[in-house]
Amino acid sequence: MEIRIGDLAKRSGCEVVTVRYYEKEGLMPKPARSGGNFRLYGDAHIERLQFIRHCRSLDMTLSEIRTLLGLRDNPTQDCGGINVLLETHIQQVEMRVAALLQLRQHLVNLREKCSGSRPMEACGILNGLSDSNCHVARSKQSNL
Amino acid sequence: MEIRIGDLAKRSGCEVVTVRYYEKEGLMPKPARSGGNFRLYGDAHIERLQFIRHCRSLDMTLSEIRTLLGLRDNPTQDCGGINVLLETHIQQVEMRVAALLQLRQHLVNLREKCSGSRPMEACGILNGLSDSNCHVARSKQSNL
DNA sequence: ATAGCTCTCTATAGTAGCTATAGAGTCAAG
DNA sequence: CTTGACTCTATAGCTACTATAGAGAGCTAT
Repeated sequence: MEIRIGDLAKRSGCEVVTVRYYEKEGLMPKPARSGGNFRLYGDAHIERLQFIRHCRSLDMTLSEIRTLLGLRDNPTQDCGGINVLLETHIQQVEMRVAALLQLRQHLVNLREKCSGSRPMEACGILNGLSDSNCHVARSKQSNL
Repeated sequence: MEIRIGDLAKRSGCEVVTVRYYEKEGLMPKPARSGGNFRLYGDAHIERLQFIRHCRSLDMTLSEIRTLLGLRDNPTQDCGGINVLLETHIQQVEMRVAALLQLRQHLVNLREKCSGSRPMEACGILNGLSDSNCHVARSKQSNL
């Protein structure tokens, strides 16, 4: 049961180019090739790509996924590392939510400053944006 | 009162390279030059850069900021366009928050699946990630 | 004047995770 | 035998910067 890259992509809900990209990045192993130099994939490839895509749908970075795949390929150890990775990831997501909610509040405050159609010079929003004293506090890398 | 790029950057809380980048992108006008070919800035530049940085701190894209600057430089019309832009931006932020909260729930569910230190094959998290039936629903471009 | 130091200049490449394009080859059906 | 769908490689583009190299400007201390 050997399928080509288009089928593999379809079954995993991603683009053909993305599969090749994962191969280049070392997340997917180099597959066998047909006589005409087409990539040929089997069940293990399908499962692995679905694993990757599922991790991506959980917004993990390729680097995190690489780590998970490494742990998975190396099943002698215990799985404490996986718990740590997931816990860290959850915390990052929660921090991002908090930052976005703060941001939303700033934007809503700004929106209140102009009700509608005034001449440009009187627009409270523009003036609010010009006001250099009301910058949003941000850490070094915002991670919104 | 003419300052050089380092001072300008310091006053606006960004890097020197970022100022040059904004110039290349057409957000900042090309400034006058000194005899030694150094960029020289005045008050208008300072105000404009602070405006840009404030918008960035509100997570607006450079493209959105370009639009705002265009509206600002063209003060004959009324300011309805600014309201629309801001409203759209707030909605994008709210969608992102919603998506992240969903994502967080998925991650927390996954975390429940493995309490601690089992051998790798039994790790509920890895098995949960392999399960292709539990992908997170995502629109075309996730915008997390 | 010369050394040392900080600031500035241009140009280029790298970051993440793809997406898009060009130009060529493969393969099955009509 | 040609059409069409699929695949191949290689390269450039996207966002908003960051990092690097190598050279010049301008000030202070000797």
